[in-house]
Amino acid sequence: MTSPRRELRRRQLLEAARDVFAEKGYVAATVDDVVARCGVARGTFYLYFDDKLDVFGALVSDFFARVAGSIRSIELGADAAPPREQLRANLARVVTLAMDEPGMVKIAFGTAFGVDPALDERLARFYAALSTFMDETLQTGQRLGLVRGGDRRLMLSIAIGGLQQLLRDAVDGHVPSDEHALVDAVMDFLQSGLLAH
Amino acid sequence: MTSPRRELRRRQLLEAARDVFAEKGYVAATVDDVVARCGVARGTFYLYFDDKLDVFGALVSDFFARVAGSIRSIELGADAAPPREQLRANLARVVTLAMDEPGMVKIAFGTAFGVDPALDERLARFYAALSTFMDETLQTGQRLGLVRGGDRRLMLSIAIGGLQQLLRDAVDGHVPSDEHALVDAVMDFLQSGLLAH
DNA sequence: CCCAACGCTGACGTCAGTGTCAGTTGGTAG
DNA sequence: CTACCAACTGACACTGACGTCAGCGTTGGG
Repeated sequence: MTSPRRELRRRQLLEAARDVFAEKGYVAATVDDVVARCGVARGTFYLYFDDKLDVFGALVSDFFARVAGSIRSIELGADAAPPREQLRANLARVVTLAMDEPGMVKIAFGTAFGVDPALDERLARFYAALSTFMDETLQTGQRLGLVRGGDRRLMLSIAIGGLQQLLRDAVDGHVPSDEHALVDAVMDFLQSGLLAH
Repeated sequence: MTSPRRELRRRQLLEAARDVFAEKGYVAATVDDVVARCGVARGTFYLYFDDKLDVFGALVSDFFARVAGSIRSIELGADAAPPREQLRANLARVVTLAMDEPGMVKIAFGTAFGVDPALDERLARFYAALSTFMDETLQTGQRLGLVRGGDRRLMLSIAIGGLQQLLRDAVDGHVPSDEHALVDAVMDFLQSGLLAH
């Protein structure tokens, strides 16, 4: 039974940690930085988390879960929206989430891998689950002639990587970050690739 | 005037460091790990590098330079190979390099960002230079009708990210790592995207 | 009003990893 | 044989981030 008080403090610490990690990266960030930003004493931190890796893992896992949660499976009923619109809506949700949480994009897509073997494993499992789900969707798409032929895992890897990089670049300001433009760019790429015909 | 002796030792240390970083990630890796793998005393390390970040930076910068160096600009002369073949050859070189250096793929594409602000800056400059070069190539391609219209920065971001993720996944074994298949997959994606027409 | 439970504090001891440097080794030239 | 020097060694002193815990306020139910 976590009291509302506890829950609030926990959230404050998570937000402070997110900002510190986004700013200094995992290595340079210290627990002292986090508690300082939170205006709280060192010991308090350890009432809520085991250590630096624990908060980091909580942040990243939570964000990945939110990303995964923003993806709805594509309905094929006669009264459902066209699959392409459902795909676009999924993309739009992910992009919106990312633009709402620029710090988490930096952390989860930029810093999270290679920090700790155990965390890597957890993230790999997330990724595998998401990948399997999308693979099935793609398979259906191929059966219905909506998705071109080819090795689905390779296609997925490229598509997911492309989206990730686009979001990273948008957050870093390397690229304009208008949500609609980003979604369009991805849709166009999925639709036509890069080369003319 | 670096003696061949010195140069050799330096290379040994770099290789040891690469293996350690690939295995344990940046955070968990220690200078002791590196010298142990190299069969050399602690002090020796500091005759060649300032500290852990210095070797890391040397490894990553060198790898990025090799990647950039494996990309040739696309010639348009009447006696040159078709642009698409030149593009494929560039891709093939990058893929070959990546498969020859799986450890460096993990490090450079997985761990390198967010480790240190100064290093991030250096990498960002690399990325920007490469991106600008490719942007010009793409612009020419658009003028010649070989590349479809659209915001080049966005297209590039997606394409580069897609390739990176594919290489990461290939190295991690999430995806078959046959070089030819990987090159084909990317070419198909650039050619046709993901969706059927 | 009381006090028990809860949340919080921050100084403190610990320790893993760091970087140094006085001393050793081994190859080479005179 | 000796003198030299570049390369190497590894014990040592040091650092700073870590996690703890005994004690201090605060809050709210009785």
